[in-house]
Amino acid sequence: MSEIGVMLPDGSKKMLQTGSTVLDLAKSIGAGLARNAIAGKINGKMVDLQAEIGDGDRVEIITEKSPEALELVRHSTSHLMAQAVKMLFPQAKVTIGPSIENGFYYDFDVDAPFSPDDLDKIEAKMRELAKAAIPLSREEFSRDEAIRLFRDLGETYKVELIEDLDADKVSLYRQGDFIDLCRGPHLPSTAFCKAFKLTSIAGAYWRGDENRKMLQRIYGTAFTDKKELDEYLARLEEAKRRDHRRIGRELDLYSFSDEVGAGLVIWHPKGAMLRTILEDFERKEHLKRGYDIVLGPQILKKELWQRSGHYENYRENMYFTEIDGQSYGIKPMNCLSHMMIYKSQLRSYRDLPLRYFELGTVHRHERAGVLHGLLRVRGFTQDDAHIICMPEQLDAEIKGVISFVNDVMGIFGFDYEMELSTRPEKSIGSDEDWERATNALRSALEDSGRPFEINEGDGAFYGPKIDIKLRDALDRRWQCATIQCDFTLPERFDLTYVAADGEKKRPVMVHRVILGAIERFIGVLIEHHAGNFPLWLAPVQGLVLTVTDNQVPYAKTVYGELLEAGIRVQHDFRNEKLGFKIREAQLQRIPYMFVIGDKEVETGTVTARYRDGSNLPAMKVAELVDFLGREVKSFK
RNA sequence: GCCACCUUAGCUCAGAUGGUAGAGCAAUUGAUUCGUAAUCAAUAGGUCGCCGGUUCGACUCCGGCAGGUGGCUCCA
Repeated sequence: MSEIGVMLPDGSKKMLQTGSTVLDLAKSIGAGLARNAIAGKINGKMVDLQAEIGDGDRVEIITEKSPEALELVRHSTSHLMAQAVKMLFPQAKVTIGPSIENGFYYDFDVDAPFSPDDLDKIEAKMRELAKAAIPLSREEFSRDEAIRLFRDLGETYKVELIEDLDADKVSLYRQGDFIDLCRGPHLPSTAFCKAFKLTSIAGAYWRGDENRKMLQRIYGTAFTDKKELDEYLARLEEAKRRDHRRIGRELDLYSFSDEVGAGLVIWHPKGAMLRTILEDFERKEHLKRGYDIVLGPQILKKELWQRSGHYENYRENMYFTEIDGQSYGIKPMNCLSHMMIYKSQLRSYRDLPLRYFELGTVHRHERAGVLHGLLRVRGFTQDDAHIICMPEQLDAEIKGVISFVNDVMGIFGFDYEMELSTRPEKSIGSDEDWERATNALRSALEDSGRPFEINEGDGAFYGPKIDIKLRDALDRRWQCATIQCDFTLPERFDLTYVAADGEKKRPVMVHRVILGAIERFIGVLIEHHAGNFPLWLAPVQGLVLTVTDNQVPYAKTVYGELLEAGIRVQHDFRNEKLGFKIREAQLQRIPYMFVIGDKEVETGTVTARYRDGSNLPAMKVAELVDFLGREVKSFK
């Protein structure tokens, strides 16, 4: 019998019989490895244990300890769930069930939606099946055979999936009576599904298309062992405690009211303070970078929105109001008044680039189901700017914006992810424009030295864009900063500048936000810090506390001096025990508590207690102000 | 907008099978003057999200609407 040679990850070579599988290789290395093996990797591609190895292949054994194990376990657990569902609900039709970032899901077409009780039943059935250690085996079918098989089973969604496939062979996985179309690979047996939990039920459109049938999706999560699952569930609990909706109410930052309307934020004093701090910061940072501050009105005539194309493309999201027979659109974006400022006079190439910055409040009629605390609202304020420049300046301008984003995110301590979205099918503008703009964006991203992803065809119809995403406490990504090139508006509004040769030419426009929507940014900020804002952001930086009523007169002067020095300070002179007042201040996440007892009165000092429980030495108010000023400047 | 679930005092939550409601915290009042996460006591507080229906009778059942939660679609 002939032999084949395989390369192992450590660089060594091993001889095996022709026709050997990954499992055979594992056995030849050791019984322990064979027992723990769950899959393999041949020449970098994930395969089943049963996969046959070829001569000269590079082969790796995947065990539960491998980084690839998690995805495998989740994917196989989704199949296990589908098997359980088919046993409990034979009329259910299976569709797709992938592993996802924090677990997996599987979509079913069922007559009646699943109830939370069903979830428990399904989970119980899954445990039973996992215990039975049902082997999963891969089988290859021709396209036509597979279509016939699924048609006979009544699995119409699977038939549709196969019909859309290019390949003439497809792989199916069988576990007991359950058979599913799947690329694989999978765990060798359901016994490896040891730590899973079904988490929620949701509706989801077939193939993500809202015009097609809504299926029932079951979400779950799975890990290679119970301990990791428990840790994950504990993390979820912790995330709930950081939820900006809970903390926002506890810290009395903002509220919503169904009498006011869904998605419309009412900023309470502390939340409004926080906003003001961010807005002041933004104005300063923009002025430093050569932006001009501008302001436009809240409503603009309908005709202007028609000219810009918003009326045609964005109408459903806009609010309109009519007065004296004239229709006005409440602005959903700030660009139009910026266009009009540009057009208010003749522009020379010497004026460019122009960078108009506005903290612009916009209103968008978001569909009811998408609203989510501060992260998705109907009225919000963007730190919006439009850069109007010559095409040859585009490169430098984009780089400038990226470095702006990087500076600001650094100050806030956020890690972020960047994505480049390129030309979609439905779009306007010349190939040359698109290429120039896309290249400008790409080269700026490359220059930034940070990794980025490319979303082919995901750009706006009017130009390519870079999106920058932050994560919330539940690891959901939220787009904050975005940089978009726009070819339409300069065209539609006939923006021009006089070039050096005296010809009128068309400028390029960049639409960009750094924080994005202040509302959303604050939501993410709250969760990031769990409400413990750094001193420079804390709406209340310090609280003057008295031990007894005796210190009130002195405490009042301390309070007055701190206020005078620009510290955002409040006081609590109530006749309560110190411990009680400290507890309340602590729950309010106030950074500093200025404790004043008889000692401080006698020495004319203040003892500052930080919210972590530590105390600073007693000091004079002037020293304290100095100390706090340094901390504010550090942005920490 | 679509699917599921939820909506009881300011907040967090109890209230089997229909007989119009209860706790803790907060609030108010009084006592206490007490140095680093809760001093004690008393009082007050709810047309049980809104509108309609079934019923002798609905917080409890049914329908509609509004708001919220988790997803889908969309998006800063």
